[in-house]
Amino acid sequence: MAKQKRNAALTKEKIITNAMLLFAQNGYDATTTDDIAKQADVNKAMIYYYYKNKSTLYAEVMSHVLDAIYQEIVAKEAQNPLKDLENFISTYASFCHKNPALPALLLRELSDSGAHLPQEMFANMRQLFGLLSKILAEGEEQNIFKNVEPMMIHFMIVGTINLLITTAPLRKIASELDAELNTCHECSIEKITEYIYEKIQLMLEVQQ
Amino acid sequence: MAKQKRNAALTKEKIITNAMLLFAQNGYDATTTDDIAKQADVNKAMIYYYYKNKSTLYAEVMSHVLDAIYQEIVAKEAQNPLKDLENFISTYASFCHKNPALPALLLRELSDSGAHLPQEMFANMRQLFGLLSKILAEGEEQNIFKNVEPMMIHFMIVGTINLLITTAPLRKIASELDAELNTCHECSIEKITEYIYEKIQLMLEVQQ
Amino acid sequence: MAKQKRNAALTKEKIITNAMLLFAQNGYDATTTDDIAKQADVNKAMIYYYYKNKSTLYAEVMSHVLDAIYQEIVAKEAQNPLKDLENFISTYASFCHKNPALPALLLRELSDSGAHLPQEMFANMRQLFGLLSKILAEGEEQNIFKNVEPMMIHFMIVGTINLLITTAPLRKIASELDAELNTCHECSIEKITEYIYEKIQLMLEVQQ
Amino acid sequence: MAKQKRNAALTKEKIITNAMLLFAQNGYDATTTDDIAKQADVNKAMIYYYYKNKSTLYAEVMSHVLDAIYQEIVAKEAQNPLKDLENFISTYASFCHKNPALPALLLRELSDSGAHLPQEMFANMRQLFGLLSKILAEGEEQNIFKNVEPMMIHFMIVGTINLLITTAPLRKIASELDAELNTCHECSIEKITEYIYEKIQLMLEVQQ
DNA sequence: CATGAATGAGAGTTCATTCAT
DNA sequence: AATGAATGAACTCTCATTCAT
Repeated sequence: MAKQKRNAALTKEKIITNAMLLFAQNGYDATTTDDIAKQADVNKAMIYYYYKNKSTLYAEVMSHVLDAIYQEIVAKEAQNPLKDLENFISTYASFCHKNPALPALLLRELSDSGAHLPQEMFANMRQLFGLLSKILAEGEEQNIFKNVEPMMIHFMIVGTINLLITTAPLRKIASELDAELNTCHECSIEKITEYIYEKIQLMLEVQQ
Repeated sequence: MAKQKRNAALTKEKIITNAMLLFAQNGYDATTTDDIAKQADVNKAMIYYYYKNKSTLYAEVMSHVLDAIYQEIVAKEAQNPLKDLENFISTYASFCHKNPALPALLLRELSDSGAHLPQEMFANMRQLFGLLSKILAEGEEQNIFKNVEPMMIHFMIVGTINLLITTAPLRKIASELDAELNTCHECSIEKITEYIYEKIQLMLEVQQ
Repeated sequence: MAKQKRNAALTKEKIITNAMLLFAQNGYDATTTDDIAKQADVNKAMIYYYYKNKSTLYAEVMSHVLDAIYQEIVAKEAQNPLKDLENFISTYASFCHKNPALPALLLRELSDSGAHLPQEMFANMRQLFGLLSKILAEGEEQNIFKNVEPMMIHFMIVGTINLLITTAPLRKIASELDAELNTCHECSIEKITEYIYEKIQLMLEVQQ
Repeated sequence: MAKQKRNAALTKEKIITNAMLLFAQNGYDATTTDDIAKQADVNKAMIYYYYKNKSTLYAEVMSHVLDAIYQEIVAKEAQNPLKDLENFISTYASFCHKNPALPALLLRELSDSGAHLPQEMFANMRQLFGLLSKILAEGEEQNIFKNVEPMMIHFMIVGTINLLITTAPLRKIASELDAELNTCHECSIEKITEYIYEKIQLMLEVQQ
């Protein structure tokens, strides 16, 4: 089947999809526009036809993903703080599991103090945090959660999930090097989700 | 006072110190050897006189810092799991607070699945995790800690601390943009340490 | 006439032609990619667009020329050892005379024991020697040539021609410095060819 | 035994000896002053203490060797053209065999039209050629040699010897690759000398 | 829309050479 | 005489970006 020609929507999407993949795998700097073009099977100049430049493309990639995860979590909201908390954790975890590129990108972005963090992406992050904040605040009002510091709880959840996903290969190697070391390298995403949810409940002193 | 000349130790140290600073601020790729030379007020060729190449320099920078933190924690060990846990958390936190470059570097390193992680640095990381693992294992044996999954606990501690430090400027901005949002931007390092320690205790079901 | 733009074939050729010139004049190391770009009136990056790197370019240059000479000799083959020998000598000599860059490159390449000799070029050299070998073997079988040591005959022919061509300017100067010295600096290529052919016949004890 | 210190003569000699070795092995450009210093086990700055710069050192190396060979040939002169010719060939060949660095250097030097050929070295070369010229001229006068073109005879002798020596490793490989190919890779230096002498006699129509 | 060719500004690294001790 | 440290200019190669078709 001959390669389809002159299909704007398709080309644009191929670029963004493959850009996400590569940015996540290799980071912003180590991903070249040549790489993206090759991976997307698209002419390099097309990237500049559809996106102003590399950093704009990057910003769109990120925004795209962060918004998707936000929508997914919101869609399942139930107006019950505990259930919403569980939903937040499990949806976030499973999304990251399905898109292992995301955690790497987020960590990378957060790790340079937002020096290059695009406005739009920053807004998406705040939106996600705002969501958890709201859930926690409601739970506190209803006396279900105690002593809540939302930012820290947020990082305990998303930071831990992100790190577990990005470090998966490293943890495997570490276990092979030292059998004594329990790096949770065989933990399934379900187990991780469950464990975190349980621990967060303990932290927030939820009565069973 | 005239600039001192021909002082090997000083030159070497200026290179490593300033390299650490820039790597942390801008990441590995975005830090050029020219930047390092300029920042260290040293001839660029000197970097190659003392260090094989850029990535070797990077590895030395990282190893240097990770080992320092490990030593500091070990020095204060007390053979009491609970105290050792507290010591681990507070020493790690205060070290990162004093060296705000470290968390950024660690997150960055972990965020690319160790693609460029130098052997030596990986060993340093395992060493640090091994330390916490040991503390947790002892606490479990003595029935002080319950239901321990060391890797996750490790990430909950260091991941959270790292993120809180690297995101400090971002959280400040976020708070300014939306006063409703509690981003813990005024939390002191002591408060952070205390909160985490308390929450980890709850998670591990330590009896007060 | 305005400078023509965007002509791939032309650009590629300008690079290879000028590279050959400079490599021959100054050797591999002393020829910089900047030199080549400037000489070829081409952007330096184009060299890397068309050729993987400097040494690949070098290999292509050499292979290119060696193959050309081989083809030229083969084209005139006559299945008569003596005529083929004469053809070998005269074609080689006139080719070198037309491409004075070649002998310098060959001598240079042979002078470092093939340390950097690219595979492809080595193959081209063997091919050329194989051709002479075959001619000599046939002549020996037919009892036209006596006491043949092909490698030495080969070097007596091509070595002498190469040296005469590369040293032309030096021999001129030497003659000017010392009129007594007969450096053959006025010898034409025809004379050289003829003299060598005659001497090689004597060496091989060809009956007139 | 501790390394001897402050011995000017020794240091100077170590530099020149090892420089010759490396220049021959890797050529002028590919030999760094660092390499020379390391190989000679001498501080790099010493090279500049004793020799103005790299190219001066190179010139001295070459001159040194060329003069040695000239002296050796002259010492054995017999005032008999045929014997002197044999002596020229065999002394040159055995000298090159003992100093395999020399042919590489000579070929390299001759291959760039003397672009970088130092005056002194050029004089040494002329001296050597002058010697053979004289022998041939005498032989011609005495009607022992016929139809002499000294420059060509010179190149047939030294060119062939030089090439045979520098290409020794290549010829071995070529033979391994293609057993049919007779590259004279097992020819001893004596055989080479004898063969060349015999062929040159034939060329000059010497009566047995 | 799409493409291959072209560009210019650097990046990392090397190296001959010199300086201070 | 000898040394380690320092320098500056170059060199190879890369890459985001643009142009001509």
